[in-house]
Amino acid sequence: MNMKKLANALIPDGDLLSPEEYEEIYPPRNLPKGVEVTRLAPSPTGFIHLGNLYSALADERVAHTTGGVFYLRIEDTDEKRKVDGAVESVIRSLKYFGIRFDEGAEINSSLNNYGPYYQRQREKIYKSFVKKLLEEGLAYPCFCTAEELDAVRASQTKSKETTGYYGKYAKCRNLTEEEIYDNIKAGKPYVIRLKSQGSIDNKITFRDAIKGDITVTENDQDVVILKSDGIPTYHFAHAIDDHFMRTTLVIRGEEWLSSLPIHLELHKVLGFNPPKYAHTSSLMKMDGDTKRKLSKRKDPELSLDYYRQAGYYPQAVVKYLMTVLNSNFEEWTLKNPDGDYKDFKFKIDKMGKSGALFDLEKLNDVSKTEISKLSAEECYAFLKGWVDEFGSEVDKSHFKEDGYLLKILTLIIGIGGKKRRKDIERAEQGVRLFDYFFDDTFDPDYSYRFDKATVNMVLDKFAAVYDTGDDNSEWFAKVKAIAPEVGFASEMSEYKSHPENFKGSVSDVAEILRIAITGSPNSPDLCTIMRILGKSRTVARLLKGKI
RNA sequence: GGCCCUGUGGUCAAGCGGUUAAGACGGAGCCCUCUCAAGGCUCAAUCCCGGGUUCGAUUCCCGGCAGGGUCACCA
Repeated sequence: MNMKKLANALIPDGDLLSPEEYEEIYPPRNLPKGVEVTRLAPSPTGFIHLGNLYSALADERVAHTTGGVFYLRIEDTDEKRKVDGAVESVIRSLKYFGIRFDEGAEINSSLNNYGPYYQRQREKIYKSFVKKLLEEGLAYPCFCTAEELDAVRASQTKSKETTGYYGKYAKCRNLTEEEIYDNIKAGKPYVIRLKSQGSIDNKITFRDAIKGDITVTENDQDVVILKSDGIPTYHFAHAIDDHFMRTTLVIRGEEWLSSLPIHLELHKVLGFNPPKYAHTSSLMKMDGDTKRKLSKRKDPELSLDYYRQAGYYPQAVVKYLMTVLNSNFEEWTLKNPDGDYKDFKFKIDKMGKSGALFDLEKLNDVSKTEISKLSAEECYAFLKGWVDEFGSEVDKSHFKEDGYLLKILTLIIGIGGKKRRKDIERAEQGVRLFDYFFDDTFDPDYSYRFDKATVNMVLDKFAAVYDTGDDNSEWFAKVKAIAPEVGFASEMSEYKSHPENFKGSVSDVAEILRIAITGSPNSPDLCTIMRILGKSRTVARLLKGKI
């Protein structure tokens, strides 16, 4: 059979460049040893999720801690899954979490020497290599219809054989020259398949950067490399693109592990050195009593918008992910509480081999300690940003009173105290902490633990003596002074040694005041709250709190 | 079902043949204290099971079991 003629018939020459020319156009990047080139290669299906962020973070960290390059490639080979604006959305989402690309699709960079970065625009490159394989007899056209393939698969399943297009099932492998040309002439649609040289009797061991040595059987499937629309499949595009974009380390989900033999064979047949691979275990979630992969449909927490809407501090999400990605990161954080996570030495081989359960409680903890490191101004800006986008009209009106709000915030986050408070976990919950400072959101629950006479007496007496000018100790002295008048102990020690002699203690006096002022038995420093509220509002609330 | 990956407290996990089996989140308690938060201290809780190898296995080997992944002209 004249392969050259066949290759020409299948892939008309047009203006294809030769494989050698592509090697020249995309020369190896001139980088020192140890420097890694990584990439994020999403399909433009719309939104990017937590799993993408997780893997993007690993890619970005590896590239940037080694002084390498992190680029964005768009895998748009599946027309059906394309969504408009998806690429911008990917870039925007990652940027929100502080992750930037050095190169790639829609990235403005002088480094963009390895494009185009959209696979649909790389058709000629792929075809040049498909043609080469055709000429070498390492690929062939297949005219089987979907129905035929389904039927074969059904019978294979029934007889418990391995499914797929291989060996004796690879019908079109043996088509005569005449049959092929007849089919082409008849206008039958066709795909190009790899003529696999592998055998399942051969084992190959390769080293995964995360999982270590993995032994797999060679690929013997005549996989499709070029679809009937002339666009390559993922497998083929991966081999070509990661070779010519000179990726050194491919980090991807472990769901790809099983197609690794295909990729290895493709690289071999194409004459490429395969990149290093790191297969990451995916984020899991507890469903009933079994673990399962986080799912786009069922789990809202997979969407990155979920975190924006809930008002998580973006860096907290990143740091949480870092703790999952590299277990020694947390230890490092403890030693370097104020350190930038980018100074941490990220190691790909420190990544967990098994899928981690996504732990929302831990995220919450990371988030509140992250927020507790912010200055009052930074925290204010963060909360205001959230309110502007997701807050109610009432929230927005509160945020117009900058000075007042900043005072409250200083109290809530505990600036000035020995240690910062960690009350704000995320913006959505944090802004609610301001509610009792504004009359329109003050929603008290007057559940006093004492009788009416006692409560009202405490409230009246304190309203009569309160003065905004009091400092903390003067204020507390006044609270103490009321205690004996209502039969309470003014010293805690007194109360503790003889509780039977008293109806309550100073702390109970404070509780009554606190409920009247804030509407709840718990709050930060009451004295400061009253001062922020001001005398008239304080007194009004004390009197309003009477029952 | 075939093939591949994984298996240390409730969760994330250190560990690489001999350890009182780290640490963090969560839980319980105590201290501090005008309450809460924060902080400090303390406690409870783990090596999937069975065989080997070895003086000795959480660690190495084999076999189970369990969980996950994958078997497309989707990526």
